[in-house]
Amino acid sequence: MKIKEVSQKYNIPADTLRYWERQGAIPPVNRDEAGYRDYDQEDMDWISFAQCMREAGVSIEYLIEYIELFKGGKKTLEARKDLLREQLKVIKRHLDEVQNTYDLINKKVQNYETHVEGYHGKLIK
Amino acid sequence: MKIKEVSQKYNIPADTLRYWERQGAIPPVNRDEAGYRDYDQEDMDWISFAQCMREAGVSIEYLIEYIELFKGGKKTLEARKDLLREQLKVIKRHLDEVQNTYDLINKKVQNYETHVEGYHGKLIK
DNA sequence: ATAAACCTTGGAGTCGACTCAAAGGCAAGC
DNA sequence: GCTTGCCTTTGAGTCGACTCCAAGGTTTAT
Repeated sequence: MKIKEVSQKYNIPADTLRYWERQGAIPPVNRDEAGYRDYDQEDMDWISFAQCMREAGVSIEYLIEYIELFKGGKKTLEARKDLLREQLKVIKRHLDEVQNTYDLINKKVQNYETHVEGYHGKLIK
Repeated sequence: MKIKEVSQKYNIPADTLRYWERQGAIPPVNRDEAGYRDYDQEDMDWISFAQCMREAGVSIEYLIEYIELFKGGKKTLEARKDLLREQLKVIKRHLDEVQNTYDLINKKVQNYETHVEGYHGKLIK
């Protein structure tokens, strides 16, 4: 699969896919005879992974670190697990914050539904 | 309450509080005789609001828009409600994505717990 | 009354993450 | 065989959101 197809499939700009690879946030992608990137399923799994992580707010730097470990093979298993656990905690915290805001805005919209005037109201009890 | 106290209370750098105000992401804060910012409860409610929204990924631009509307008073009620509803949708989408990633990473950590070798595994089924 | 610790502004600098541009190679259709 | 459209790299530019700095005013403690 060429870069444009992958770009469309995952809705990620081709420039971003190249950028991620250049930075080392995903492993190097195989090339065809012309030197064009030719993504296989594994490459795309890595893209999915990176996309998820990025959407959850994980930095490129962390992804690079994970890939670095992955390159190190079996002996980095523990380190990788630790890294993921660490990120999991960060994501959880973020998740709770977003959930909190969602609930608050939701209430606020309710207020707008039922209240009068230029009511602002408290967001935090 | 002076800026340093507010900064500590909400754990937001004073520079950021000034920045938000300068941009119009929160309404102007009252000043004392010396020209120093003197935050009252309402100011702090706005800071809470901005903090929540920012944590949920809402841009400064949106906050400015909301404040602009708020300045317009009663006649902007509908527009404000619409804006919040719109943001609510965006936050919801983000929330689902983050939740999704959380679950995936969680599974991945489980895999590391039970699996052998340099197993990467699929993240997306 | 002088230093330390606040505060002010305007503007410049930084940082992460893209995003674009230039210069050029390959490939398919007319 | 030439145009169109894709691909390559390197390097520079942009953007949002801070973050810091300089120059200067105020307040508090000694």
